[in-house]
Amino acid sequence: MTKNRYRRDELLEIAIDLFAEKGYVGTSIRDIAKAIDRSVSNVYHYFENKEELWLAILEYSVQGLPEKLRTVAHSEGEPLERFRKLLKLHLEESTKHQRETKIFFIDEERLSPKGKIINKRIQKEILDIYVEQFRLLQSHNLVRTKNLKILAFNVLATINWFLRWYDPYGDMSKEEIYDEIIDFVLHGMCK
Amino acid sequence: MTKNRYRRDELLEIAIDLFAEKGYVGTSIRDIAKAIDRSVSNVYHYFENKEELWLAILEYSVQGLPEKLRTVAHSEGEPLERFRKLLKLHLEESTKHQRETKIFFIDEERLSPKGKIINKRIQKEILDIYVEQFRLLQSHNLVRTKNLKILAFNVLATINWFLRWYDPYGDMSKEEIYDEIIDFVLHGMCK
DNA sequence: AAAAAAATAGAACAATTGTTCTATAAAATT
DNA sequence: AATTTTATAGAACAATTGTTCTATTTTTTT
Repeated sequence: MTKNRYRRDELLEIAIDLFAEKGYVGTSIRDIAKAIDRSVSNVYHYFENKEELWLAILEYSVQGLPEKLRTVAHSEGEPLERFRKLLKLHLEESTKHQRETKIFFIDEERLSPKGKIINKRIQKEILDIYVEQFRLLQSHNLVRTKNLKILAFNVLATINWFLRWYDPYGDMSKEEIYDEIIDFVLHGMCK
Repeated sequence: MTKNRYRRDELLEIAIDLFAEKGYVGTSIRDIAKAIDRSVSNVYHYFENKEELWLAILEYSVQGLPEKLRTVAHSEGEPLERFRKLLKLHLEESTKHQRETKIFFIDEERLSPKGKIINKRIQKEILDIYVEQFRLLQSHNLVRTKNLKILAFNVLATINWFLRWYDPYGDMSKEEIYDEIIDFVLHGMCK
């Protein structure tokens, strides 16, 4: 009954690669099997079906993000400095799981009802963390913007869009980009 | 030889709807035909194949965007005010073609080489318009940011991300959102 | 009214899809 | 050593895909 974790995760890795490159619908189980030189049935031995494979990827990576963000969001310290840390962590974690996060955002609408619900829940969780932060910063009279929800969308926009254009093999360093984005966001929201 | 433009555009409209909702790969020619209650061969009567249909959608909508933006970008007047107008137009045009622009960005990677090239070209064109504007604003000592390319990505991020979350039937007005986004961007970039 | 062109439908195509079934090799447990 | 569990492959499945072919109706042109 207990399945070999290592062999399973190998499949997961390949699946993440292909999903990120060609999308959920654009990637067949055969593509995955072929890429790692195994049989189709071998994939089904480890995952019930294609959607379970997708959900496993979520669990493998993005699932834990809200919790990590909350830890920083609820930590002690000066509000603005904490918010800066939150942004940094969010950028770092997203980069760490760049491929998965890409899948997560790109194929948003192409999932089964179950997948859609999970997807939306995680996104909502993250949005709420930011809105909460903004409310706090607002009470310290640090936020210029009126509509905190739009503000949250704008902040998430820069982070998530970054994942689309960032090329790990390009000539810009991660740190350089992080700093520019954080600077852009902080000036965009603060008084 | 000459095909009925009206009947053709009806197909295009339905295709845009379905592509926007279920993606390029997720939408079959049969889906399109069924949605408008025509035969599959009827679709092929108007479009050579699925990719030509996709390209027709581009032409139908997004294709002209860079030209429109350039018109404003190269117009007379005060630099910062002109930039504000550029943002506004970009937001308006994107909203006008929300479905198509969504397709355009979401299925970025799932196209044939030809489609990919066109896609990338348009995106590059738009990016260049912004970088050029920033250079000009920089020469007037109005820009804070060092890396203009990252800045351009950040600005495009807010605009394009807006298309993902904006719900025409929601309770926020377009104008309200436009103003918040423009405000966010201007403070994010300016001294 | 006749001929040509355009618009449509429907059946058929080979290829690909997610999935299942059966069978066998390898490993772990008894 | 015998037995059960896990891991694998390969063939087959019905459904769906993009596409093509043939045929018929409708419209336009002559």
